[in-house]
Amino acid sequence: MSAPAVTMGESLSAGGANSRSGLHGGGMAIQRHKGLADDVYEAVFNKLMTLDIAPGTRITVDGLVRELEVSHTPIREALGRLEGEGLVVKTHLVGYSAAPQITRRRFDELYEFRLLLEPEAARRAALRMGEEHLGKLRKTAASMATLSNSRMRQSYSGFARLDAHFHDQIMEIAGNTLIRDTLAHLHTHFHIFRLMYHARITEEALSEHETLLVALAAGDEVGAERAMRAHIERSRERLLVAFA
Amino acid sequence: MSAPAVTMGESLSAGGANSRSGLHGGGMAIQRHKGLADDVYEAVFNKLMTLDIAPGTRITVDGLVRELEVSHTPIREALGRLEGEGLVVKTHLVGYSAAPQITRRRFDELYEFRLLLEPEAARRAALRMGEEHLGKLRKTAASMATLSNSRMRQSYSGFARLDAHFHDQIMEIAGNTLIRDTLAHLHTHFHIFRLMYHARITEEALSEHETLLVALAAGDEVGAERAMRAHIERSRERLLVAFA
DNA sequence: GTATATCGGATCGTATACGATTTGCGTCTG
DNA sequence: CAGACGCAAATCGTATACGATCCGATATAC
Repeated sequence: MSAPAVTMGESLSAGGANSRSGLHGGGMAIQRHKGLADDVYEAVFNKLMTLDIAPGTRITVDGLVRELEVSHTPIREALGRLEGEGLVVKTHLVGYSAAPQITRRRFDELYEFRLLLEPEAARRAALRMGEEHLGKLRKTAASMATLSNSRMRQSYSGFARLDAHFHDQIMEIAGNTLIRDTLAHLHTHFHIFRLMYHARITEEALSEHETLLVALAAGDEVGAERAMRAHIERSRERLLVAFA
Repeated sequence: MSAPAVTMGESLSAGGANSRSGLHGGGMAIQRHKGLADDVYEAVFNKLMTLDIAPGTRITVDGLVRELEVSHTPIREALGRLEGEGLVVKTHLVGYSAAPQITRRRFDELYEFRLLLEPEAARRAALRMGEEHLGKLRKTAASMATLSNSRMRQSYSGFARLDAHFHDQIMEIAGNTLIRDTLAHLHTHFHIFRLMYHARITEEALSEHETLLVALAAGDEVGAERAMRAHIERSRERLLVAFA
């Protein structure tokens, strides 16, 4: 399960807006190091993440053929990979469709899972914290703050992305790449849910991140663990209204 | 060979409830062919699990075409899915190859991960334990014992499968399918490693399972958690010699 | 008017053909 | 004798064609 984290990172830096309008247009010949299949993968992945394709919606391969102007093969390959990651499902002789929306039960399980992993990871991160780590972490937090103050409403997607990045950075510092990749993978699924019920998940999250940062900066393992636990529990409560 | 005893390797998708040929009608109602892609997937999956394809080995699509006597398309699709699950890797213009052998670092991370999840899961399983659960669990343990006494040396693969099933059953009882799927997925990767260094992982494991069973049967949450922790830690030590 | 049956469009599944790139081996040259 | 260049085989990437299956609409019968 090493792939998800990589793709996650790429998508983080890629930032939506990849203009796929002209494939062979213009003067810039495409440097095909990745192959079309990867391009298709990213395109569909972004469509999923931005809710351009809603959960449960059918994804016709011919539609993608026309839209992306590539042949069946790379599309099938990309779709197969997405299926392996659980983002799309395939039913024989019917076709692909985006994975269904998360259920209440799965929501509970997800938070149970996170509470088992992330507080402990925050504790370890506090022990291994260094100046560089702290700098990057603060940078991410600052980006979220500015984004929140300005055009938050328009780009909640960007905020959610940064939030994921913030948590991922802490996982990186904690050191266990396996746990980090798993959580990144889980978050990928969860992201879609969050976008649909984003409500007011911002102001409070910002201050909670701040509290966590203070504890991490001080190398306070107990405080970091507690702050992370509180953050996740409150996040859960904030999103729970979606099922009310 | 139609359906492995333990159906691991299924996606840990958000949707879950994957109904691949889920019709269980009384008669022999025509069941829609799963499609060649699924057959290819299973074939390659088994080849990976039985070390018929060693870690790091290149997997040529044309080779599979000749061997399985199907066209490129279903093979590509199956390979794409396996890539999404991290069991194979693809490098552009070079081709597919089985995922590389597990590293020492990853080994450590895996056990760290398990120790975070499984003892807690054992504790919850002890609380929710019922008669039916206990019966199935004992049945699995008994199968392992008889297998061990008889032709263990020949079919360590079968033993490993049962061990995975035993742990999976406990995860099922614990109730969190997300954690359960994640661990099953992890185990899929780990399985390959275990097969290569199976050493003498049997006698001790059996008695540890017995200890765990006693605690679970008694609904002793503290004892179950402790037994699971001890079991995993000792399992780690038994396999650690592979890196000596 | 409703329900059933049949027909047509659309989509998936499969197979084959062609072009692009890498890689390994052989040969030539310094 | 060693290294580099180049050619050929193998393999991947891509595109297109054909058959099987499913979904929806229309027409007809009751």
